[in-house]
Amino acid sequence: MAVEAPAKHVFDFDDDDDDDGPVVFKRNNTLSSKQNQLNSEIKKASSQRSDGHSGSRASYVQASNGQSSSSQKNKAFPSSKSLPVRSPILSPKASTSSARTSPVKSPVANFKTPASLNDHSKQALKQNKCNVVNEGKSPIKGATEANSDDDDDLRPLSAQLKGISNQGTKGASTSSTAQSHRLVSKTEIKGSTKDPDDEAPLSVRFNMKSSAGTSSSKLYDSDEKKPLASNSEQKCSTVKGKQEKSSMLSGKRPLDKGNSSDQSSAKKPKISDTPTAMKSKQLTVKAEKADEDYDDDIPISQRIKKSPPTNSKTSSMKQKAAKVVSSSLKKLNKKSKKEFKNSKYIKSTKVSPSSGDGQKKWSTLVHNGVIFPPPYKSHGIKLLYDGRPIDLTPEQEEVATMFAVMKDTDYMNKPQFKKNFWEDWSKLLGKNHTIKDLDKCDFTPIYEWHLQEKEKKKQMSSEEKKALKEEKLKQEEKYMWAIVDRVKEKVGNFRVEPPGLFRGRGEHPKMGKLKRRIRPSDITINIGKNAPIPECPIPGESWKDIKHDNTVTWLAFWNDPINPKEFKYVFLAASSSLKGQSDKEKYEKARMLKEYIKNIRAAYTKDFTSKDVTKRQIAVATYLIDKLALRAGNEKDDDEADTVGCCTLKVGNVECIPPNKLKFDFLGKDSIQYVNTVEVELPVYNAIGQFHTGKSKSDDLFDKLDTSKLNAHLKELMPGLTAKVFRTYNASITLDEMLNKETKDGDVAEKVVIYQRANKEVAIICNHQRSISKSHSAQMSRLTEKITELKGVLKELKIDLDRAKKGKPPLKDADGKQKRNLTPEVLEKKIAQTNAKIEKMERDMQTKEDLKTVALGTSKINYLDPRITVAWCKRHEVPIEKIFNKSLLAKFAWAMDVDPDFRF
DNA sequence: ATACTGACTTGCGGGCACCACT
DNA sequence: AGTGGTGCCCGCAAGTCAGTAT
Repeated sequence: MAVEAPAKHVFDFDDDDDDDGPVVFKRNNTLSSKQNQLNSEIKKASSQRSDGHSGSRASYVQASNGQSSSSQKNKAFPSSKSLPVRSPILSPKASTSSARTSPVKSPVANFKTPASLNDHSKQALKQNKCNVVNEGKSPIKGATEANSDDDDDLRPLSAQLKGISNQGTKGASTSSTAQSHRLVSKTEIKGSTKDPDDEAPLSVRFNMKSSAGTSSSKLYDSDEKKPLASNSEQKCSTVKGKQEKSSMLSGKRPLDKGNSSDQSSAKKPKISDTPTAMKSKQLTVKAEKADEDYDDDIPISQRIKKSPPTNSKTSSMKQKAAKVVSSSLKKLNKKSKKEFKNSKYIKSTKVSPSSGDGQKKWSTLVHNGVIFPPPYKSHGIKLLYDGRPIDLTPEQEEVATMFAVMKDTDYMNKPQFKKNFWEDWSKLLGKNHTIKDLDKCDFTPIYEWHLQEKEKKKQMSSEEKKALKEEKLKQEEKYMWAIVDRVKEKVGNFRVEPPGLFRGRGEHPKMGKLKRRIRPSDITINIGKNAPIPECPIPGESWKDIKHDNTVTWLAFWNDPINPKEFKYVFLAASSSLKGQSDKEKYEKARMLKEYIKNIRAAYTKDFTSKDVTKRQIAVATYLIDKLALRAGNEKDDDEADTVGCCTLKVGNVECIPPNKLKFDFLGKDSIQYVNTVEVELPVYNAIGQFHTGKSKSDDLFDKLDTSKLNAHLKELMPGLTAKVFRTYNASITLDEMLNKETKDGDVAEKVVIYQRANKEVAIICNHQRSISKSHSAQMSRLTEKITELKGVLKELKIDLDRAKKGKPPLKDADGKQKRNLTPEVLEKKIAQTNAKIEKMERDMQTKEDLKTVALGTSKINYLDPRITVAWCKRHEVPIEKIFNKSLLAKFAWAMDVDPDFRF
């Protein structure tokens, strides 16, 4: 709606801009150049060496280009790609969709893009556009559409999107095709290629390759690579099983840039997919074109170069891989499919978002803003004050209800929670209100009403639930997508947070405070200059501000009502190329650390005994971060929970246990307790003792240190190095080494267990905990019961066996009935089966117990380089879907075409 | 040099859909 | 069909770290 009008205006320009059509290509290329430089420097160092040939680099390239790079490496291994294919996920559909467009189109598209640059070019662009459009669309729609496309562009984003999405869902053929197109190049190729390879055993394929890739790892000493923690671990007597050990952090972006340059190809896919979606995008995009043009500093030629895959073979290979992935994705919901596609594009496309700093993150950005929670509906249930029902205004009732609903939570036992709630609620009630004392309030009627509502919801028929869900989806759909550099990307959190009572973790001083409702006038929107400004969804209100800042990735933000100095951002989803790019950069930085780690460790070891206290503290802190995977530990305000990280450790958090052990006990992020006793080098032990002297328990252990000093020091050791990189490094290197050491021949299930074991190891290193589920003990006792029962059975069977051997009939069963006469052979078999059953149950119980407080997900999502997992899956013929769920597959789309030889 | 601001990543828990089992 | 268990997705809190202002 609102959008439309503006859009049209824009359009006028746009027409000129037409470049958009081709648009797709533009982005990446450009970006990559500058940003990449920075990163690339770093990367070079790291990746080249380590990887040597194939490994790291290849991966980059691939990612950036999407298609090309990976293929090279993989060539040998066509199989890699195939893996995904094999997986059940793959659907027949995949093949169809992909086939058409992509390969052909893409090249064309690329060329066009460059045009975008200036006004002059515009006309040219237009022409190009047409071409592009035709190509893309033609398969589906037809020449005519070219015109229509423009029109579409004018349409509000939502409308455009709808079209897109619908396609996906409904017009099965069309939509799917469109989507597939994006992926296209890869996919299509697949069709052709895949057959032979797929059929061959993966192992065979892989073997061939393997020789080349791995070099990097070889170079280093195994020890160096390993996280200290792992080394130390053995030594360390861990006090508690749960938490312990080592460390690492993740780094951010800057690395890949160089790679990014490749991307051009990526855009192609966009085009292809675009046919439907693109239209809309184009429209909007066009508007923005102007912007883009400026941006596109990079010479077209460069772009082009990058994009096209060189070797047919390689490219095909890669493509296969891509296909595989995509196919698996396809299985997922259509929606998800879209995402994936997008992500793929992204890979290829991505510009180089960059690395941070004031770098440009996008050229064109179109979205629909955010959606607000529905207004409060009064229920009219009265709370009791001193036993008497009390009338409340809807505003007062709303907040009372927030409190009432939390009746059965632990917050109700926290005085701070009640105090903060009362402060805010009593303000709403006003000075002269009847209610003067929270303790005299009985919220039970409201709580019961709430339970009833919950029950009603539960009792709804599945049709009703489905209808509700669809209704919600309908309302939200337009907000779910953004168009970034002409690629449709999923938005992460497009729903504005509803009002509620603040639930801090741990002993948060602000728990229970009212988190007020956010209105449009609180929200700043960030959007492309020429994109239509999202309509404000609440009539009569308007956005706080509109920005056009392409150096940041947020689409909108508002100030946190609990802490107005802080912000709540709306970002793209994890599956977006923007996020994927920075994710990749994070892992590349961690891999770079691999090259430096030996020297870094040597340096800090030397400084354990430095005369300079600051140096000594930096050395010891770095050691702890490296060895124990501690977080950096920023300073915190008084109005936050009292938690610490490395730099903020208090004297009381670290106890010296002679001769050389340290016992750590503190509350870390999210108020999760970290308890670990570790044996350390004597100089470290002595240094800690020194840091203790003359201080009280609540004093800072590292009084000369804070995170900025520490990170400044780390940067001198390696470009871009910060404390969190150690976490990423140690997590990923641990996974890589464990997988490679422990994986043996066996079936898929056994290999998955190996993976989980490695995953668990990492989770323990990172101290990723979860609360014990409420039903845990019940589940355990149930298992115990079953085992006991089975043991009883076993005993009986043994007796029967004895008797059978002597020719006697079996004993009567518990009910006094006569059992069947069985031969000793049969009985022995039964005994073996029962034993196996018992063993399995005991194993399950053990794992359950072991994992009851360990959260595996966090490391998988944030710390483990997905390429390690993907490559391992390829090497060992484990379907990637056994390890990554749908959203991880989407998030890690950029890693799917990694060479099977890849080693972290 | 320090404090503050801003942007982005990491992390846990809750609720829900789905799945296997009875 | 009902039910418990499990994994997934989402919400949003809580970190990290760079850049800027003081």
